[in-house]
Amino acid sequence: MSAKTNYHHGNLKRALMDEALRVVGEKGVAALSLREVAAALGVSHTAPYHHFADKAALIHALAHEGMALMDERMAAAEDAAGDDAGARLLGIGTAYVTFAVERPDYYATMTASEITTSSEPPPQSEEESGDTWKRLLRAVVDGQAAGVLPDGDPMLLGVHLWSLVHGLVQLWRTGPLQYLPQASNGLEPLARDVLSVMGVGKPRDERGGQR
Amino acid sequence: MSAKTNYHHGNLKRALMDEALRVVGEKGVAALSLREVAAALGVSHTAPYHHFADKAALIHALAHEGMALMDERMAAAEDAAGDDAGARLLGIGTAYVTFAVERPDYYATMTASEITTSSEPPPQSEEESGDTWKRLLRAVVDGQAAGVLPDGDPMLLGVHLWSLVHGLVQLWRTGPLQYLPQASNGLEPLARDVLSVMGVGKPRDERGGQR
DNA sequence: TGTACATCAGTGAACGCGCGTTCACTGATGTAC
DNA sequence: TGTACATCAGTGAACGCGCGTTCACTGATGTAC
Repeated sequence: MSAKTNYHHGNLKRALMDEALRVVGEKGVAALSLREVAAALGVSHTAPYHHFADKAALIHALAHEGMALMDERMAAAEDAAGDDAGARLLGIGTAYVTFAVERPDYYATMTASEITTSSEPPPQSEEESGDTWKRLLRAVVDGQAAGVLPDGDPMLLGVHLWSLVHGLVQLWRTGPLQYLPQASNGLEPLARDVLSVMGVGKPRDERGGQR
Repeated sequence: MSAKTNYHHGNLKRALMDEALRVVGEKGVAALSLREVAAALGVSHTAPYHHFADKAALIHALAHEGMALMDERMAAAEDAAGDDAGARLLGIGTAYVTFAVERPDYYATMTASEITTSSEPPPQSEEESGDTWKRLLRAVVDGQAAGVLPDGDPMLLGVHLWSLVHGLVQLWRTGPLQYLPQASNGLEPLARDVLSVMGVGKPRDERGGQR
């Protein structure tokens, strides 16, 4: 009880994560400093060490949380698409893109290479993104069965789609895409167009034809 | 003459860039320090300022050089592919991926977001990547004319392909892709497979059919 | 061919900075009896 | 209901670090005459 008292903050862990997200969203992961976060919360700069082993642990926690949130978004998009396998694929891909754009703070922690000094396991590790990967693969297989995706190794198709949305976001964030006229409405419509121009989500007979 | 004398180094600018590449390749852009580079060259830590306005200028120079090198690779790949529009597309995409894998040092400087403290123009700016983008668009249009690519806005197809290779590289470097069995031969074959599973480079009648 | 001089490319001391982390500590809280 | 005590979650001083950048300087080089 009594989350009021100042000495025992009561919810410092959550507060640290929120403040860290704010800083990351504003200045990037590289500019994140534990001292700054602690100061912003009016707490001594050693207090965070009672909740996170070190700075990397804090970033890891955020990345983990972000992955979970993104996966939720994808699940919701799939539900909304219902039985239409093509719409489900489009929904998953768009959910990725949308999450990255709406929550650049979380996204930055998930893709941060700054954490790994040399070549240590990155935050978006195999197991953390495992659920999302499985979800995508399932949608790919369904899509193939429904004929809205070409035949071939589902894994390769999955990698194709995952790389595509990942790259889209990256290029969007670092600038070059924003200058295209096709980008005037933001990334999400562009992502839909880019996905469907290659036939993603279109029935077999509408895909790739000259007309 | 006389690049021997030690006082006037003779080629310090080049040496700084090379040493910076070495450091970046080993520890990443974030870990690059002018002082370290200078020290490794046995030169005072203020000497670099006679050749680069500041640290960012050095990184920019490397990114610029890297872009040019990559574009050369793509040009070579196109030449090698000759008249086959599908092979040219595949060649360009693979050249991107291969360059990123073979020269992670350059690639890191080109995609470095660490430079921009908040949201300043990134190194891989519009004009710098302009030649490459034009090259890709040309190949896309040719590919459509030859029927090895679906119809539709060439820009959208271009964005699709660019995002794809960019994302592939990113996912490869940060790990998740490496665990796939399809990745056992390295990134280049995977890239070829991933590109062609969506029908890139295949004639219209072989694309997307159930068999 | 020699000389005066401008320019170029180094030097080294110094400034000021914020960072992550450790440490011994103490006040607040919760729990067992 | 009270009390003793373990544990939890803070504090603040201190360590040690490397960094980018500025500054006044000087030795080496190249050039005009």
